[in-house]
Amino acid sequence: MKGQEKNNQKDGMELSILYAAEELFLEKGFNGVSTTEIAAKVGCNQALVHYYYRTKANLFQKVFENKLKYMVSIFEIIEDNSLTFEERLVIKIKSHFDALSKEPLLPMFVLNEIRNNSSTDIIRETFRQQAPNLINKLEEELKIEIEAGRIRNISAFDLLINIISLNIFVFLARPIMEYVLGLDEEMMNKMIEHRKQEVVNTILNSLRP
Amino acid sequence: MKGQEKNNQKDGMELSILYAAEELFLEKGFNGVSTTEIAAKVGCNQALVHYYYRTKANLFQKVFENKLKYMVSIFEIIEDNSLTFEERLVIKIKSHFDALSKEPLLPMFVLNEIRNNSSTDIIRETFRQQAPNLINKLEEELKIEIEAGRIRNISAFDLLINIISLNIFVFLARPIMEYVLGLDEEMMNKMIEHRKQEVVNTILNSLRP
DNA sequence: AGCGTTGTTAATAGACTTATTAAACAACTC
DNA sequence: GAGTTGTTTAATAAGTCTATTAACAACGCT
Repeated sequence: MKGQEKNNQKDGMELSILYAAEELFLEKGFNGVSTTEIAAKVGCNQALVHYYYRTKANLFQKVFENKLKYMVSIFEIIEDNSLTFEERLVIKIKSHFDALSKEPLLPMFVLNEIRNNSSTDIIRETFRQQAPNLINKLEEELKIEIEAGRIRNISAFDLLINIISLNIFVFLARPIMEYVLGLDEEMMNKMIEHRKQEVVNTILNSLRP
Repeated sequence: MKGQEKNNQKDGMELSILYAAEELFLEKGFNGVSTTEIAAKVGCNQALVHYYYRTKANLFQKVFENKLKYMVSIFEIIEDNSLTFEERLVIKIKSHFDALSKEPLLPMFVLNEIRNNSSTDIIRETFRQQAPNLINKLEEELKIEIEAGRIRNISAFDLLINIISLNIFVFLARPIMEYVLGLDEEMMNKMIEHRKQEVVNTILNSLRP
């Protein structure tokens, strides 16, 4: 029992550090956070961070990998073939948007750390595992719709970029908007909900033949 | 004459430092750059950076202010009333896109430094000086078009966000795309040119009633 | 009870940062 | 050519950061 408690504390500590690191890295990026700060957040000694993860870069990599996987996994959606293409598309757009809402700092985090050249291998692999599959599937769907004259001619790549662009931006620009427009939390949430619908409208409209 | 030469060298050095700082900050952000690195890039002693700009934060602020102003100024476009709304809109979209092409690191830089809470006052002021004017003008134009039934109902705010979202994203995601798609410079430029047209198509299509 | 294992801490080495200071230097004035 | 002024450098203080090490604590096992 006590052993278990101890063990829980142990695992708890290792994970506590990871979670604290996650939060801080998401907020301020790799360079903006020190292992000392992580330790302080957890409430443990700074050496402990290194005891479990050896290096800061190592710890960061674990966080980054998780977040990147999540970001990519957002697009893996169960296809329901009883729905029309448009209906499926709306679901995709909305669920992508909702996933971002749950982790609003994620886009900035990933984009920024990519700029910093950190761990480009992970990035490349992760995307290469997912991107082609995603694009090909969408391409097939699009082909049918285009040939049937239900939507205009557009590549899966462009459509995907359009959706991601429109969905991500609100979360990237959120801090600016808060400052500039002086929105409180409630207003901000309303605005975000509004944007979700606007993205759907914009995409659907833009696809008409 | 010699005095002038001396003065030029002086200004030259002061400006050289500013330009070097500009490049480095754009590339790596505030935390990613040291005054030592800036000095190394200029080829001068590190103390000289402090001689001219006292603190790193001070130097950064000068850079940031310039860049922010540029980013906002992008939208100030001469209106040609002999053109239709659609023609004017296309010009706006394209010139915004082209301006970003000239400084592809700018969006990431600004968004990231805003995340870091650095100099939020400058940001707020700069945007507050420009944003309302921009929005109001566009709102008026839109009203006419909407009432005439030439475009669907949309707010100036949403349209602006849509355009900015679509235009900015390629530059934010450029590093990823280079890695993942393995594009060389020429292919990348072609892709970017293609995206410019695609953004125009998407926006115009999305505005149809 | 004592030994080994694991978790945790304090202390610290070593590298790097920002910022300051004092001295060297260059260019020019009178 | 002595002095003035502004520029540049070397040296360094003071601090922070990462990572390591050695000591200590708590427990499990035999």
